Amino acid sequence: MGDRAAKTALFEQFARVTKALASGKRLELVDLLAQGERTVDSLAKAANLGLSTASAHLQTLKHAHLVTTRREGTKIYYRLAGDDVAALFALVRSVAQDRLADLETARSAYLGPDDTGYVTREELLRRARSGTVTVLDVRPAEEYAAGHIPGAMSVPLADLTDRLAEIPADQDIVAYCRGAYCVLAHDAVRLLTAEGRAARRLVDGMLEWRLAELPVAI
Amino acid sequence: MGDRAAKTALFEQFARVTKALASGKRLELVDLLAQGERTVDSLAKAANLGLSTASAHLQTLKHAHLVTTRREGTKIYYRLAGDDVAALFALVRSVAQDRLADLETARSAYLGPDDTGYVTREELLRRARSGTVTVLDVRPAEEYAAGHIPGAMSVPLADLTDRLAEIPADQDIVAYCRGAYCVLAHDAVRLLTAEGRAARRLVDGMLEWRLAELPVAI
DNA sequence: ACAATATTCCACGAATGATTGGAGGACGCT
DNA sequence: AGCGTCCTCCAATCATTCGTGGAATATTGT
Repeated sequence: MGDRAAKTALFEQFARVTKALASGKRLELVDLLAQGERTVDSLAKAANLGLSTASAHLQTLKHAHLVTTRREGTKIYYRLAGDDVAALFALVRSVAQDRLADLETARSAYLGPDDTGYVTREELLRRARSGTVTVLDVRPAEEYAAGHIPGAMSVPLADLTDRLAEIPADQDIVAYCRGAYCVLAHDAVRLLTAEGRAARRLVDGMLEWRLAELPVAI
Repeated sequence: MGDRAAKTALFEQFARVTKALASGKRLELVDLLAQGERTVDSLAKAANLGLSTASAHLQTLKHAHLVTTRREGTKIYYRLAGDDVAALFALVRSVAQDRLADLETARSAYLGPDDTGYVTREELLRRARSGTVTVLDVRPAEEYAAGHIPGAMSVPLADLTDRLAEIPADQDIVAYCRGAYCVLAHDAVRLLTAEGRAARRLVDGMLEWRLAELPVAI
């Protein structure tokens, strides 16, 4: 015990986790999986990957035991192996945000100008309880179905324009999506504001909501 | 904004962090750096790496901004870029521990049988305050110098046998080292117990002590 | 200036990882 | 049993990364 080979082996085990996450594509899959379980095909489409490629990446995550699978008929559902994996993903993003200046560039190129107002989780909870706000889940319906903020209304961004009439006009709106780096709520707030609605976004999203162990409705 | 290329670029930025950590050697360097700043040469020796190899790995970490450097004369000192990096490293280990069954095998092969008693941080703090325990830092003197538990006595494991007489015989001993996966305290407790001393180890080590924001003496 | 020390840079072969299309396997339906 | 669906596995190609020894660079002391 205590020898070099054993120490190397130990750190090589730790590295299995980081190696599994050492790819933008796989992080994107983890981001999607943090919203709930999905099939290979659905993940491949959402992450814009070939089916074989997506499957290979998912196998890599599986071999590191970061995800688990469940078969239902011919479909195979992947899900994160635990909350700690989501927490690790969140911490990776946070470290990247704090350390990499380039990230801010990439972030604003993706999310757009920082022109949308936001509310914190605490404020959202308070106002949702008092019923003075309409909470809008703008993620794809599939992700809403896998768990959402209690009382939130599902209006995927793609349908928002068509379904404007369903949204109460006399209340403030708070839109949310996957997490701190998800573009959906940003776009939704821009669209709603352009329509003259009083809309803001939750500062982060469902990932952070779950990690804060706040209530999740199914 | 919101397009595929921008999204890919964003996740590729996140991946810079995980890619930098995607190597057992680099994780070992981070483990050492979590104890305090060190020179390239010292790191290379401690991690059993060739100088060029160590330098290359350190450059990789530096390009991901996970470490920073400081020049002093001809020497260059590397250190972690922030506490969040140490926290990320700790979380990687914890996820690995929870997810990988193989890790337990590697862990016990390195640390030896689980035959040593331990105390928690809280218990150590309490007993150290009341002065009823000798706290032993068994890391290399270099790491002790970079910060240690207040009141701890530096006796590197390599010197322990020769310096037994310096350690009060009438008090319980608590040994600690780098962290949860460091072998030094385990070996020290075995050695002390064999000498008939009442010795236990701190359950983890300096890494976790710092992350808990407990006082650190220099 | 020159030598000594400490580190980075460079170039190379070896090893590992990513991507893709197509074959193969498991499952459900009729 | 036969067929369609969904996914994994395989093999081939291409791109990255790793480890290493030696040359190049920066700094200090003589």
